[in-house]
Amino acid sequence: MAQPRNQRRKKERPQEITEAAFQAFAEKGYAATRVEEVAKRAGISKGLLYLYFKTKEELFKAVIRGVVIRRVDALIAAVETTELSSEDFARGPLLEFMKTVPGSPIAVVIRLLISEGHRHPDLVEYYWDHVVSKGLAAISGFIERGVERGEFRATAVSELPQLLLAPVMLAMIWRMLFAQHDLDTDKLITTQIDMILAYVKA
Amino acid sequence: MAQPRNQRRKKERPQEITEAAFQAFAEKGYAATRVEEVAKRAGISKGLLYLYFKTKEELFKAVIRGVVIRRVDALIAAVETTELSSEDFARGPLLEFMKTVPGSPIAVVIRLLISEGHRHPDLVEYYWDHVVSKGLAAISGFIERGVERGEFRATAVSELPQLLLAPVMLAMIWRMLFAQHDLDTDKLITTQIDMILAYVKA
DNA sequence: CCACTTGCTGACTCGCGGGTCATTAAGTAT
DNA sequence: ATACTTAATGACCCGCGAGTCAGCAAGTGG
Repeated sequence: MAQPRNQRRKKERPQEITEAAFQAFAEKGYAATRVEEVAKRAGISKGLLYLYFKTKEELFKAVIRGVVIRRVDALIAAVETTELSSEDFARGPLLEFMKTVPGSPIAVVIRLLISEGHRHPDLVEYYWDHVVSKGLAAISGFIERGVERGEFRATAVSELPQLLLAPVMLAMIWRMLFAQHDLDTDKLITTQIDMILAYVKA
Repeated sequence: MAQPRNQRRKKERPQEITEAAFQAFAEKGYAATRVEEVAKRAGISKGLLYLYFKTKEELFKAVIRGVVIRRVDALIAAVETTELSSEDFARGPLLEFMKTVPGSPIAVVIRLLISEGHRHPDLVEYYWDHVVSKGLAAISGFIERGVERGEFRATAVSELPQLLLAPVMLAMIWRMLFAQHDLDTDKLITTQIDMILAYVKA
């Protein structure tokens, strides 16, 4: 009746392990997570984990990279292909995307990078290259297009795409620390978009 | 010629220790900082440190509390006593205060709370009570006063003082992670104030 | 059924660092 | 000087958890 518990599944293991690790890191942080705990969640032994990842640190890096891949690409593609006016895009798809970020794996990654980034500058750089710089470029491009089309004035906002991200950032940190004290993060983000559009509209 | 190195200075020790610990935590984070390292920076032995602080965790709490004390009180007092119009106050003292935050010890505390807050919910609550809620109340009050005076319209901003803090938050995180990639944080904050004022002005 | 490869296990090692305590030395009172 | 108090030291203890490895068992081929 009993299935053999020791299934041999070399291919699937790495993903299973990094997923288990992601959950554990999300809950407890990197330092406080025991490798054995990750192994248990993945349903394997500690020894096997070390067969796939040489060190705990390497596992950490694999987790971050795994989450990052393909994350922002959807947004960039949307910016480039949309038929909407800049304002409608900002109030529509962009706003929806921004609302989802604080509850997404991105927030977990940010927290891990804040906590452990010191000892992994290469990872921070990786995250910069694959997520932040691309995302900022997409937002900048979208604003500049609005300016070119005559929808927007030329303002400091063009060089400061971070203004769009600021309430998202605050919402993320808020959830991490003060989840119990309510804050309508959606309204926060929406109001910021309102303000920015009012500010830049021609 | 040699001063006796073992000076007995019971009174000064706690402050010296928490200051050393603050520096160490700021550089390496809590978990990665060795108690002996703190002792060395404070110019004392590890044993003596444990005479003043029962555990590393208690030291951590003392550090946070020490930084927090008297931090936001100046801002609150300024809000209550200023003779300036709401707009002038926002563009003057408030803006100056906000610009200083990302480089101040507050940023260090935020980082520590993000990293270690999980295991110290009482500290997060303490920080909430003594800094965040007070600061938010001050900002809210200042906006509402503008509304009462007829300087401002009634907008969502009144219930979302976090909008003022959002670029400060982003600037802090930016410095922690991407210090090498430049961002004019002062301009970011100033532009946000500009936008908000344009948005709420009657 | 047997020999062989290899995914997998879990008991073990070992260094690190938080925390202790016997001892010393600085200050104090008489 | 002498006895006493207490700030201060640093060698030591010990648990925890990252990383190892000898052995096991699931698959594979003949």
